[in-house]
Amino acid sequence: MPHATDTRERLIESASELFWERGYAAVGLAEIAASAGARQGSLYHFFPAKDDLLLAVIDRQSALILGAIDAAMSGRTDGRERVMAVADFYRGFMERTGCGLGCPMSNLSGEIGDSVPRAAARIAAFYAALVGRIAGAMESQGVFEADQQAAAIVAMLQGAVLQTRVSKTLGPIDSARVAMGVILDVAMPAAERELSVQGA
Amino acid sequence: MPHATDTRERLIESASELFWERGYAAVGLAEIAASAGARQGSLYHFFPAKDDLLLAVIDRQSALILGAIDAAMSGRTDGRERVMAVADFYRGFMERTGCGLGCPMSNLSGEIGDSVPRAAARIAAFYAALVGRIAGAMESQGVFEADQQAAAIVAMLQGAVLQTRVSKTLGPIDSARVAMGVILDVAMPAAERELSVQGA
DNA sequence: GTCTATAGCCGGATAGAC
DNA sequence: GTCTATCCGGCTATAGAC
Repeated sequence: MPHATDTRERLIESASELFWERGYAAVGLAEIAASAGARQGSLYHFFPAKDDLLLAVIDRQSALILGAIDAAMSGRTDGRERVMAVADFYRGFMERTGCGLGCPMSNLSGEIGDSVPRAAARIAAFYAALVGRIAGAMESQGVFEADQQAAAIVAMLQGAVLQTRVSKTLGPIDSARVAMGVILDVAMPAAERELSVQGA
Repeated sequence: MPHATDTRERLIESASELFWERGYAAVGLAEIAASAGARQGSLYHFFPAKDDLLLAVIDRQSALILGAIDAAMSGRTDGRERVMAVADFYRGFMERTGCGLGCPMSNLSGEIGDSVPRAAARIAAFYAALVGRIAGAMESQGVFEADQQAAAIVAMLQGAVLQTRVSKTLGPIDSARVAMGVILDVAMPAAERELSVQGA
Protein backbone atom coordinates (compact mmCIF):
# COMPACT_ATOMS: atom_id res chain seq x y z
CA MET A 1 0.00 0.00 0.00
CA PRO A 2 2.09 2.79 -1.32
CA HIS A 3 2.22 6.08 0.50
CA ALA A 4 2.21 9.18 -1.65
CA THR A 5 5.93 9.66 -1.35
CA ASP A 6 6.58 6.05 -2.26
CA THR A 7 4.81 6.41 -5.56
CA ARG A 8 6.58 9.66 -6.28
CA GLU A 9 9.91 8.11 -5.43
CA ARG A 10 9.28 5.06 -7.57
CA LEU A 11 8.30 7.23 -10.51
CA ILE A 12 11.53 9.20 -10.27
CA GLU A 13 13.49 6.01 -9.91
CA SER A 14 11.92 4.38 -12.95
CA ALA A 15 12.32 7.52 -15.01
CA SER A 16 15.95 7.78 -13.98
CA GLU A 17 16.74 4.33 -15.24
CA LEU A 18 14.79 4.63 -18.45
CA PHE A 19 16.22 8.05 -19.34
CA TRP A 20 19.62 6.71 -18.54
CA GLU A 21 19.26 3.72 -20.82
CA ARG A 22 17.49 5.28 -23.74
CA GLY A 23 17.53 9.05 -23.38
CA TYR A 24 14.90 11.61 -22.43
CA ALA A 25 12.87 12.14 -25.59
CA ALA A 26 12.80 8.47 -26.52
CA VAL A 27 11.00 7.38 -23.35
CA GLY A 28 7.28 7.92 -22.98
CA LEU A 29 5.40 8.68 -19.79
CA ALA A 30 3.24 5.60 -20.14
CA GLU A 31 6.25 3.34 -19.95
CA ILE A 32 7.60 5.20 -16.95
CA ALA A 33 4.33 4.89 -15.07
CA ALA A 34 4.00 1.21 -15.93
CA SER A 35 7.56 0.51 -14.88
CA ALA A 36 6.86 2.17 -11.55
CA GLY A 37 3.66 0.23 -11.05
CA ALA A 38 1.58 3.39 -11.22
CA ARG A 39 -0.89 4.96 -13.65
CA GLN A 40 -0.44 8.04 -15.71
CA GLY A 41 -2.92 9.86 -13.50
CA SER A 42 -0.56 9.50 -10.56
CA LEU A 43 2.34 10.67 -12.63
CA TYR A 44 0.55 13.88 -13.55
CA HIS A 45 -0.54 14.33 -9.98
CA PHE A 46 3.10 14.69 -8.93
CA PHE A 47 4.60 16.18 -12.07
CA PRO A 48 2.61 18.72 -14.07
CA ALA A 49 4.70 18.06 -17.17
CA LYS A 50 7.42 15.75 -18.43
CA ASP A 51 9.95 18.54 -17.92
CA ASP A 52 9.26 18.54 -14.20
CA LEU A 53 9.90 14.84 -13.97
CA LEU A 54 13.19 15.43 -15.76
CA LEU A 55 14.19 17.97 -13.14
CA ALA A 56 13.45 15.51 -10.37
CA VAL A 57 15.49 12.87 -12.17
CA ILE A 58 18.43 15.21 -12.53
CA ASP A 59 18.28 16.14 -8.87
CA ARG A 60 18.21 12.49 -7.89
CA GLN A 61 21.10 11.47 -10.12
CA SER A 62 23.11 14.45 -9.02
CA ALA A 63 22.60 13.66 -5.34
CA LEU A 64 23.39 9.98 -5.86
CA ILE A 65 26.60 10.60 -7.75
CA LEU A 66 27.85 13.34 -5.47
CA GLY A 67 26.96 11.23 -2.47
CA ALA A 68 28.88 8.25 -3.81
CA ILE A 69 31.85 10.46 -4.59
CA ASP A 70 31.78 11.98 -1.12
CA ALA A 71 31.76 8.50 0.32
CA ALA A 72 34.68 7.48 -1.88
CA MET A 73 36.68 10.56 -0.91
CA SER A 74 36.02 10.33 2.78
CA GLY A 75 38.49 8.16 4.58
CA ARG A 76 41.30 9.55 2.46
CA THR A 77 43.16 12.53 3.77
CA ASP A 78 45.86 12.87 1.16
CA GLY A 79 44.80 15.31 -1.58
CA ARG A 80 46.08 13.14 -4.38
CA GLU A 81 44.30 10.09 -3.10
CA ARG A 82 41.10 12.00 -2.66
CA VAL A 83 41.20 13.06 -6.29
CA MET A 84 42.07 9.59 -7.52
CA ALA A 85 39.17 8.21 -5.50
CA VAL A 86 36.83 10.02 -7.87
CA ALA A 87 38.45 8.29 -10.83
CA ASP A 88 38.23 4.99 -8.99
CA PHE A 89 34.55 5.57 -8.41
CA TYR A 90 33.86 6.12 -12.09
CA ARG A 91 35.97 3.17 -13.09
CA GLY A 92 34.24 0.87 -10.65
CA PHE A 93 30.93 2.10 -11.83
CA MET A 94 31.67 1.49 -15.50
CA GLU A 95 33.00 -1.93 -14.68
CA ARG A 96 29.92 -2.86 -12.71
CA THR A 97 27.58 -1.80 -15.52
CA GLY A 98 29.59 -3.57 -18.19
CA CYS A 99 30.51 -0.22 -19.75
CA GLY A 100 26.95 -0.02 -21.00
CA LEU A 101 25.53 3.15 -19.49
CA GLY A 102 27.90 6.03 -18.95
CA CYS A 103 27.22 9.05 -16.76
CA PRO A 104 23.53 9.96 -16.67
CA MET A 105 24.31 13.64 -16.27
CA SER A 106 26.60 13.76 -19.30
CA ASN A 107 24.18 11.79 -21.44
CA LEU A 108 21.29 14.03 -20.57
CA SER A 109 23.26 17.24 -20.93
CA GLY A 110 24.37 16.19 -24.40
CA GLU A 111 20.85 15.43 -25.48
CA ILE A 112 19.02 18.28 -23.81
CA GLY A 113 21.37 21.18 -24.31
CA ASP A 114 19.35 24.31 -23.80
CA SER A 115 16.02 22.94 -24.90
CA VAL A 116 15.00 22.59 -21.25
CA PRO A 117 16.70 25.59 -19.62
CA ARG A 118 15.91 24.64 -16.05
CA ALA A 119 17.47 21.25 -16.64
CA ALA A 120 20.58 22.79 -18.15
CA ALA A 121 21.00 25.00 -15.11
CA ARG A 122 20.88 22.05 -12.75
CA ILE A 123 23.34 20.07 -14.80
CA ALA A 124 25.68 23.04 -14.71
CA ALA A 125 25.32 23.11 -10.93
CA PHE A 126 26.21 19.44 -10.77
CA TYR A 127 29.39 19.96 -12.74
CA ALA A 128 30.30 22.92 -10.59
CA ALA A 129 29.83 20.84 -7.45
CA LEU A 130 31.99 18.06 -8.84
CA VAL A 131 34.73 20.48 -9.84
CA GLY A 132 34.47 22.06 -6.42
CA ARG A 133 35.09 18.77 -4.65
CA ILE A 134 38.18 18.03 -6.67
CA ALA A 135 39.44 21.58 -6.39
CA GLY A 136 38.96 21.36 -2.64
CA ALA A 137 41.15 18.28 -2.44
CA MET A 138 43.83 20.03 -4.47
CA GLU A 139 43.67 23.32 -2.65
CA SER A 140 44.24 21.58 0.64
CA GLN A 141 47.61 20.69 -0.85
CA GLY A 142 48.36 24.27 -1.81
CA VAL A 143 47.85 23.87 -5.54
CA PHE A 144 47.80 27.02 -7.64
CA GLU A 145 44.63 27.66 -9.64
CA ALA A 146 43.11 24.45 -8.39
CA ASP A 147 39.74 25.28 -9.93
CA GLN A 148 41.07 25.22 -13.47
CA GLN A 149 43.02 22.05 -12.95
CA ALA A 150 40.00 20.44 -11.34
CA ALA A 151 37.84 21.45 -14.31
CA ALA A 152 40.30 19.76 -16.65
CA ILE A 153 40.28 16.61 -14.56
CA VAL A 154 36.49 16.50 -14.48
CA ALA A 155 36.43 17.02 -18.22
CA MET A 156 38.84 14.17 -18.74
CA LEU A 157 36.78 11.86 -16.56
CA GLN A 158 33.53 12.74 -18.28
CA GLY A 159 35.08 12.24 -21.69
CA ALA A 160 36.69 8.99 -20.63
CA VAL A 161 33.39 7.66 -19.37
CA LEU A 162 31.82 8.56 -22.68
CA GLN A 163 34.58 6.83 -24.62
CA THR A 164 34.43 3.85 -22.32
CA ARG A 165 30.77 3.41 -23.07
CA VAL A 166 31.25 3.78 -26.80
CA SER A 167 34.24 1.46 -26.99
CA LYS A 168 32.84 -1.00 -24.46
CA THR A 169 36.34 -1.20 -22.98
CA LEU A 170 37.75 0.12 -19.74
CA GLY A 171 40.79 1.33 -21.68
CA PRO A 172 39.78 4.99 -21.94
CA ILE A 173 39.08 5.38 -18.25
CA ASP A 174 42.35 3.69 -17.37
CA SER A 175 44.21 5.99 -19.72
CA ALA A 176 42.53 8.94 -18.07
CA ARG A 177 43.62 7.71 -14.66
CA VAL A 178 47.22 7.60 -15.77
CA ALA A 179 46.98 11.09 -17.25
CA MET A 180 45.39 12.33 -14.04
CA GLY A 181 48.37 10.97 -12.19
CA VAL A 182 50.66 13.03 -14.39
CA ILE A 183 48.66 16.20 -13.85
CA LEU A 184 48.58 15.65 -10.10
CA ASP A 185 52.30 14.90 -9.96
CA VAL A 186 53.04 18.21 -11.63
CA ALA A 187 50.50 20.15 -9.58
CA MET A 188 51.53 18.73 -6.23
CA PRO A 189 54.97 17.23 -6.42
CA ALA A 190 56.17 14.69 -3.91
CA ALA A 191 58.11 17.32 -2.00
CA GLU A 192 54.90 18.95 -0.90
CA ARG A 193 53.19 15.72 0.03
CA GLU A 194 55.13 12.77 1.28
CA LEU A 195 56.22 10.37 -1.36
CA SER A 196 54.77 9.62 -4.72
CA VAL A 197 55.52 6.94 -7.20
CA GLN A 198 54.94 6.96 -10.89
CA GLY A 199 52.59 4.43 -12.42
CA ALA A 200 52.42 3.51 -16.10
CA MET B 1 15.99 21.98 -60.39
CA PRO B 2 17.46 19.79 -57.74
CA HIS B 3 19.32 16.70 -58.86
CA ALA B 4 18.79 13.56 -56.86
CA THR B 5 22.01 13.94 -54.96
CA ASP B 6 21.21 17.56 -54.12
CA THR B 7 18.02 16.58 -52.36
CA ARG B 8 19.76 13.78 -50.56
CA GLU B 9 22.55 16.08 -49.51
CA ARG B 10 20.17 18.75 -48.30
CA LEU B 11 18.23 16.22 -46.27
CA ILE B 12 21.39 15.05 -44.54
CA GLU B 13 22.45 18.62 -43.96
CA SER B 14 19.13 19.65 -42.42
CA ALA B 15 19.00 16.53 -40.28
CA SER B 16 22.54 17.16 -39.08
CA GLU B 17 21.70 20.61 -37.86
CA LEU B 18 18.41 19.66 -36.26
CA PHE B 19 19.83 16.60 -34.49
CA TRP B 20 22.71 18.74 -33.35
CA GLU B 21 20.46 21.39 -31.87
CA ARG B 22 17.76 19.27 -30.33
CA GLY B 23 18.88 15.63 -30.36
CA TYR B 24 17.85 12.63 -32.41
CA ALA B 25 14.60 11.44 -30.91
CA ALA B 26 13.19 14.93 -30.43
CA VAL B 27 13.28 15.81 -34.13
CA GLY B 28 10.63 14.45 -36.50
CA LEU B 29 11.08 13.50 -40.11
CA ALA B 30 8.45 15.98 -41.24
CA GLU B 31 10.46 18.87 -39.88
CA ILE B 32 13.63 17.59 -41.47
CA ALA B 33 11.98 17.29 -44.87
CA ALA B 34 10.41 20.72 -44.60
CA SER B 35 13.68 22.29 -43.53
CA ALA B 36 15.37 20.73 -46.57
CA GLY B 37 12.65 21.94 -48.91
CA ALA B 38 11.59 18.39 -49.70
CA ARG B 39 8.63 16.14 -48.97
CA GLN B 40 8.53 13.10 -46.80
CA GLY B 41 8.19 10.93 -49.90
CA SER B 42 11.64 12.02 -51.04
CA LEU B 43 13.05 11.39 -47.62
CA TYR B 44 11.83 7.81 -47.62
CA HIS B 45 13.08 7.36 -51.16
CA PHE B 46 16.65 7.91 -49.95
CA PHE B 47 16.41 6.59 -46.40
CA PRO B 48 14.29 3.54 -45.68
CA ALA B 49 14.07 4.44 -42.00
CA LYS B 50 15.01 7.19 -39.61
CA ASP B 51 17.96 5.11 -38.43
CA ASP B 52 19.49 5.20 -41.88
CA LEU B 53 19.30 8.95 -41.98
CA LEU B 54 21.07 9.00 -38.63
CA LEU B 55 23.91 6.93 -40.04
CA ALA B 56 24.30 9.35 -42.93
CA VAL B 57 24.33 12.25 -40.48
CA ILE B 58 27.00 10.60 -38.38
CA ASP B 59 29.14 9.92 -41.42
CA ARG B 60 28.80 13.52 -42.52
CA GLN B 61 29.64 15.00 -39.14
CA SER B 62 32.53 12.62 -38.70
CA ALA B 63 34.00 13.55 -42.08
CA LEU B 64 33.50 17.26 -41.48
CA ILE B 65 35.16 17.24 -38.08
CA LEU B 66 38.06 15.00 -39.06
CA GLY B 67 38.55 17.07 -42.20
CA ALA B 68 38.66 20.30 -40.22
CA ILE B 69 41.10 18.76 -37.76
CA ASP B 70 43.33 17.50 -40.55
CA ALA B 71 43.33 20.98 -42.00
CA ALA B 72 44.21 22.46 -38.63
CA MET B 73 47.03 19.98 -38.08
CA SER B 74 48.53 20.29 -41.53
CA GLY B 75 51.04 23.08 -41.79
CA ARG B 76 52.41 22.20 -38.37
CA THR B 77 55.29 19.80 -38.20
CA ASP B 78 56.06 19.89 -34.50
CA GLY B 79 54.20 17.13 -32.69
CA ARG B 80 53.20 19.31 -29.80
CA GLU B 81 51.82 21.99 -32.07
CA ARG B 82 49.92 19.44 -34.07
CA VAL B 83 48.20 18.19 -30.95
CA MET B 84 47.44 21.67 -29.69
CA ALA B 85 45.96 22.51 -33.08
CA VAL B 86 43.15 20.08 -32.29
CA ALA B 87 42.43 21.91 -29.07
CA ASP B 88 42.54 25.20 -30.94
CA PHE B 89 40.05 23.87 -33.43
CA TYR B 90 37.58 22.93 -30.74
CA ARG B 91 38.05 26.19 -28.94
CA GLY B 92 37.51 28.21 -32.09
CA PHE B 93 34.48 26.20 -32.87
CA MET B 94 32.89 26.70 -29.47
CA GLU B 95 33.66 30.39 -29.63
CA ARG B 96 32.05 30.74 -33.05
CA THR B 97 28.88 29.00 -31.96
CA GLY B 98 28.59 30.98 -28.75
CA CYS B 99 29.20 27.82 -26.71
CA GLY B 100 25.71 26.73 -27.68
CA LEU B 101 26.11 23.44 -29.49
CA GLY B 102 28.96 21.22 -28.42
CA CYS B 103 30.30 18.30 -30.40
CA PRO B 104 27.60 16.58 -32.47
CA MET B 105 29.27 13.21 -32.11
CA SER B 106 29.44 13.40 -28.32
CA ASN B 107 25.88 14.62 -28.04
CA LEU B 108 24.55 11.83 -30.23
CA SER B 109 26.63 9.16 -28.59
CA GLY B 110 25.36 10.19 -25.17
CA GLU B 111 21.76 10.06 -26.31
CA ILE B 112 21.88 6.98 -28.53
CA GLY B 113 24.11 4.63 -26.59
CA ASP B 114 23.49 1.18 -27.92
CA SER B 115 19.90 1.70 -28.96
CA VAL B 116 21.04 2.07 -32.56
CA PRO B 117 23.96 -0.36 -32.75
CA ARG B 118 25.12 0.63 -36.23
CA ALA B 119 25.28 4.23 -35.10
CA ALA B 120 27.26 3.33 -32.00
CA ALA B 121 29.80 1.48 -34.13
CA ARG B 122 30.36 4.49 -36.36
CA ILE B 123 30.74 6.81 -33.43
CA ALA B 124 33.32 4.45 -31.99
CA ALA B 125 35.16 4.56 -35.30
CA PHE B 126 35.13 8.35 -35.18
CA TYR B 127 36.70 8.41 -31.74
CA ALA B 128 39.28 5.87 -32.82
CA ALA B 129 40.18 8.02 -35.81
CA LEU B 130 40.52 11.10 -33.64
CA VAL B 131 42.68 9.30 -31.12
CA GLY B 132 44.75 7.93 -33.99
CA ARG B 133 45.50 11.38 -35.33
CA ILE B 134 46.69 12.66 -31.98
CA ALA B 135 48.61 9.48 -31.26
CA GLY B 136 50.28 9.85 -34.64
CA ALA B 137 51.46 13.34 -33.81
CA MET B 138 52.86 12.10 -30.51
CA GLU B 139 54.47 8.96 -31.89
CA SER B 140 56.39 10.97 -34.43
CA GLN B 141 58.05 12.48 -31.39
CA GLY B 142 58.89 9.12 -29.90
CA VAL B 143 56.34 9.18 -27.12
CA PHE B 144 55.82 5.97 -25.17
CA GLU B 145 52.32 4.52 -25.26
CA ALA B 146 51.08 7.38 -27.37
CA ASP B 147 47.70 5.70 -27.92
CA GLN B 148 46.80 5.84 -24.26
CA GLN B 149 47.94 9.38 -23.81
CA ALA B 150 46.06 10.39 -26.93
CA ALA B 151 42.91 8.74 -25.61
CA ALA B 152 43.20 10.76 -22.42
CA ILE B 153 43.64 13.96 -24.39
CA VAL B 154 40.63 13.25 -26.59
CA ALA B 155 38.61 12.47 -23.48
CA MET B 156 39.63 15.76 -21.91
CA LEU B 157 38.68 17.70 -25.02
CA GLN B 158 35.31 15.99 -25.34
CA GLY B 159 34.55 16.59 -21.71
CA ALA B 160 35.70 20.17 -21.90
CA VAL B 161 33.46 20.82 -24.89
CA LEU B 162 30.57 19.38 -22.95
CA GLN B 163 31.32 21.53 -19.92
CA THR B 164 31.81 24.56 -22.11
CA ARG B 165 28.37 24.12 -23.57
CA VAL B 166 26.76 23.60 -20.19
CA SER B 167 28.52 26.51 -18.51
CA LYS B 168 28.26 28.77 -21.57
CA THR B 169 31.85 29.86 -20.85
CA LEU B 170 35.08 29.10 -22.64
CA GLY B 171 36.69 28.47 -19.27
CA PRO B 172 36.56 24.67 -19.35
CA ILE B 173 38.14 24.38 -22.77
CA ASP B 174 40.86 26.81 -21.78
CA SER B 175 41.57 24.83 -18.65
CA ALA B 176 41.78 21.70 -20.75
CA ARG B 177 44.30 23.37 -23.05
CA VAL B 178 46.52 24.18 -20.11
CA ALA B 179 46.29 20.64 -18.79
CA MET B 180 47.06 19.30 -22.25
CA GLY B 181 50.18 21.40 -22.23
CA VAL B 182 51.25 19.77 -18.98
CA ILE B 183 50.66 16.27 -20.32
CA LEU B 184 52.56 17.04 -23.50
CA ASP B 185 55.45 18.61 -21.60
CA VAL B 186 55.84 15.45 -19.59
CA ALA B 187 55.37 13.15 -22.57
CA MET B 188 57.73 14.97 -24.91
CA PRO B 189 60.08 17.29 -23.13
CA ALA B 190 61.70 20.06 -25.13
CA ALA B 191 65.02 18.21 -25.31
CA GLU B 192 63.54 15.34 -27.26
CA ARG B 193 61.31 17.40 -29.41
CA GLU B 194 63.87 19.05 -31.58
CA LEU B 195 65.92 15.91 -31.97
CA SER B 196 62.84 13.87 -32.82
CA VAL B 197 64.34 10.74 -31.39
CA GLN B 198 62.72 7.44 -32.13
CA GLY B 199 61.96 5.13 -29.26
CA ALA B 200 60.68 1.57 -29.17
C1' DG C 1 -4.02 10.26 -4.43
C1' DT C 2 -5.33 6.97 -7.61
C1' DC C 3 -7.64 5.42 -11.35
C1' DT C 4 -10.00 5.15 -16.28
C1' DA C 5 -10.83 7.17 -20.37
C1' DT C 6 -9.90 9.99 -23.94
C1' DA C 7 -8.74 14.19 -26.35
C1' DG C 8 -5.74 15.93 -29.85
C1' DC C 9 -1.62 15.77 -31.93
C1' DC C 10 2.46 14.18 -34.00
C1' DG C 11 5.47 10.28 -34.69
C1' DG C 12 7.35 6.89 -38.33
C1' DA C 13 6.13 4.50 -42.15
C1' DT C 14 3.43 3.06 -46.56
C1' DA C 15 0.85 3.16 -51.13
C1' DG C 16 0.56 4.60 -55.38
C1' DA C 17 -0.22 8.46 -58.92
C1' DC C 18 2.67 11.12 -61.78
C1' DG D 1 12.48 10.89 -57.86
C1' DT D 2 8.91 13.57 -56.31
C1' DC D 3 4.56 14.27 -54.58
C1' DT D 4 -0.10 13.65 -51.96
C1' DA D 5 -2.75 11.18 -49.01
C1' DT D 6 -3.23 8.30 -45.33
C1' DC D 7 -2.73 4.49 -41.82
C1' DC D 8 -1.84 3.51 -37.24
C1' DG D 9 0.32 3.82 -33.06
C1' DG D 10 2.36 6.43 -29.43
C1' DC D 11 2.89 10.82 -27.52
C1' DT D 12 1.79 14.54 -23.88
C1' DA D 13 -1.72 16.20 -21.45
C1' DT D 14 -6.54 16.67 -19.53
C1' DA D 15 -11.15 15.48 -17.36
C1' DG D 16 -13.48 13.69 -13.92
C1' DA D 17 -15.17 9.53 -11.12
C1' DC D 18 -13.86 7.33 -6.93
